[in-house]
Amino acid sequence: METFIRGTRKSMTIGTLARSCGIGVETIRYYQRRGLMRIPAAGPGYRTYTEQDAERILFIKRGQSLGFSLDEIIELLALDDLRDHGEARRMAKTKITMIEQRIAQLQQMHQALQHLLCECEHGQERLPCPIIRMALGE
Amino acid sequence: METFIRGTRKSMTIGTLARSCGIGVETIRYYQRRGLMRIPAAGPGYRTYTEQDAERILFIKRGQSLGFSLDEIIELLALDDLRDHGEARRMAKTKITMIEQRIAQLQQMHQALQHLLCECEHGQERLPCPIIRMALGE
DNA sequence: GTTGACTCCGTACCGGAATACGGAGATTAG
DNA sequence: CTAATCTCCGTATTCCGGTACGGAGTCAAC
Repeated sequence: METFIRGTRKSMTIGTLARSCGIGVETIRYYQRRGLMRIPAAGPGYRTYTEQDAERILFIKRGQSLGFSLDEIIELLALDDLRDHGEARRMAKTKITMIEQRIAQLQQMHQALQHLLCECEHGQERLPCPIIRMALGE
Repeated sequence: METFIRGTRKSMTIGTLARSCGIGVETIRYYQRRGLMRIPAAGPGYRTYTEQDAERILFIKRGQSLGFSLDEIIELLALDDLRDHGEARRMAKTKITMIEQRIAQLQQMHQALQHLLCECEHGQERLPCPIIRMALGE
């Protein structure tokens, strides 16, 4: 079993790349199909990948962790070529607004559930459960 | 066009039921396939639905708005029969915890994005954009 | 009594992000 | 050398909550 240590300049096969990034081989192929990653030129044996490919995967992962979809990450990568800060900022702002809306929505759900739970805990066992009865509105 | 007013005892067809609840006919059929709603006995003509069916749909909608999945709503409906308040409370608590975790996660994403945006706005146009360069970690 | 809207039923498809499967060929470990 | 592992490639499937489609039958309005 070969051990690929990050920072070396050696090239690697898809499996090693996948392991070094903590994702599956199939996921890399999927990113290639989606156009997020290059497909190395086919030579005689297996295709070889470099540190750049690993960096690209980390880019994708961080983008995802910031809430960007794969399509949005494709856009960000395109903006990279254009050095278009303005557009990138606009995308970030849009995403921030969406996150804020989602948080507000979740907080409403949270409050409603807390309320039902509290009602249920102080109610009588014989009565219909308020959590279950939430639908009746009475 | 018949008008179905809520609270009347009259039975209705699936389209009327759908409209009175603000969902699509296909959605009702989908709920039936998923076992969330009964399928009325087939008579000579069209199947007929009652106010109970409308209530069931509202139950489902409210459950969803509280963050329960359709599978969880099926569970809640089963608990209804058993009058199992304890289990319902447990489900509500689990859901509350999940919502709290999701909110915390979103808040992290929010903060990270705000930070990047701020960095980008105070940086120079010529440098690589921090939002785009987030992956490089340097 | 016809026309237009509706219902019934099965099946297929949507998006998003993968994951699984299968068979043939390449490579490596022992 | 041989067996185990890996790669390549295409296609299919997963989960979730629906939505769409098509053809035949039914009902209601005018």
